[in-house]
Amino acid sequence: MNIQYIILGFLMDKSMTGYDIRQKFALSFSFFSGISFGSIYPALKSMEKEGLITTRLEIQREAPNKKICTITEKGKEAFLNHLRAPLPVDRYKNSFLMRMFFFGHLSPEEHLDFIHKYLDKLNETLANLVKFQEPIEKHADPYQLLCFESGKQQIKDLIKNMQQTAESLKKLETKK
Amino acid sequence: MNIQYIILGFLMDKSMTGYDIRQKFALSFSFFSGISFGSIYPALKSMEKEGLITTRLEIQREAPNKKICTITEKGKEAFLNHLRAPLPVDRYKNSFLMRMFFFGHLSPEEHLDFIHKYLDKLNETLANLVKFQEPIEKHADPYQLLCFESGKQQIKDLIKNMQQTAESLKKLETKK
DNA sequence: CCGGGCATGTAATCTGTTACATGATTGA
DNA sequence: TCAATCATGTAACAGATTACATGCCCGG
Repeated sequence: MNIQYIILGFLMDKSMTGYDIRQKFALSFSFFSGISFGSIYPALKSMEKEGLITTRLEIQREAPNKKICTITEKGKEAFLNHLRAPLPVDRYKNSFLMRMFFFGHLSPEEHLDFIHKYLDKLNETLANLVKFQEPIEKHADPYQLLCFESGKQQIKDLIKNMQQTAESLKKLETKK
Repeated sequence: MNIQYIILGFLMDKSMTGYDIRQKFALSFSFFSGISFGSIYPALKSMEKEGLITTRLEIQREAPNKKICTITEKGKEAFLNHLRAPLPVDRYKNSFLMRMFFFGHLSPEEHLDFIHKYLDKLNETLANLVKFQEPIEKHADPYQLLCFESGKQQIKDLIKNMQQTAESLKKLETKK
């Protein structure tokens, strides 16, 4: 699911500017993927060229002008087609595990330092997610809420997993 | 951790050809990331140019010639430096959750179909992992084994999570 | 005789990032 | 006065993918 279809998905509900889209992205998709203006604006440009969206300029006196993007019938069709396409195979990238694969080259102190820092990061991610609990419960649709709950569970499971891994690491090091 | 450092990590243990590297990658890193010849060979080329590896041609009569890559002192240093660098922030990409975010546009039948197919894929991934249990227990170092166990646990947790999500979805649909 | 494994490599393309450029308003 | 927010956009680069090109050996 590349950013084009996510943008189309957002535009299904209401027309937005590139700026709005980035905000929406940060609020509801930052768990899955990052996105920056450098990819949003070129994407919007090519989508307009392909007739998936239309744009309308709104002149503002006290702020920069806005370019409001609206999805077309062709865009809706493209979005729904994509939504029904088979899911790709996911890779479960985990930067800590990839490091641990090579832990044979580092010292026990470094090992524990790494996993503790990773656990800190995970706890931070969870704390950030929890902050969104209220606004999501109020504004998201049931599927989006379910998405959020499942994502939260994933982080919780990963934290538990990493705590167990930390224990195993400690045992490994003292045994030697 | 881009592919360059993973390759250097492999070469820390023994010299290898690009072909060997792809095999090793498929066996021990396919869980985290994919890789193809189209990225391995150019990477090796640029690594040689930077002096991180040296190559030696081995002529074979009955098979294509091999280009054996060996890590240099400079390469070892670069690898160890990278290994100690701070971990990046992970995104927990999950193609099913990203789809579910837009389930408001699909029918209940389609919802259940998607999650069942995703669960099938996860079970397949787990079954594939389990196949590697024996060879890994025999040949991997303790950290790599821990890596494997943690990855397996991640899939198991995700399966449970998705089963619960499937239940929640069913309840949602019947309530209406 | 055909597919798969062995073995290396290039070219075109995709998808996205970072850094830069512009410029006004608002609040601490 | 300085940073942040609003708002759009370009240019250079990074990192990887897919498809293509080559060619031999082996087993069913």
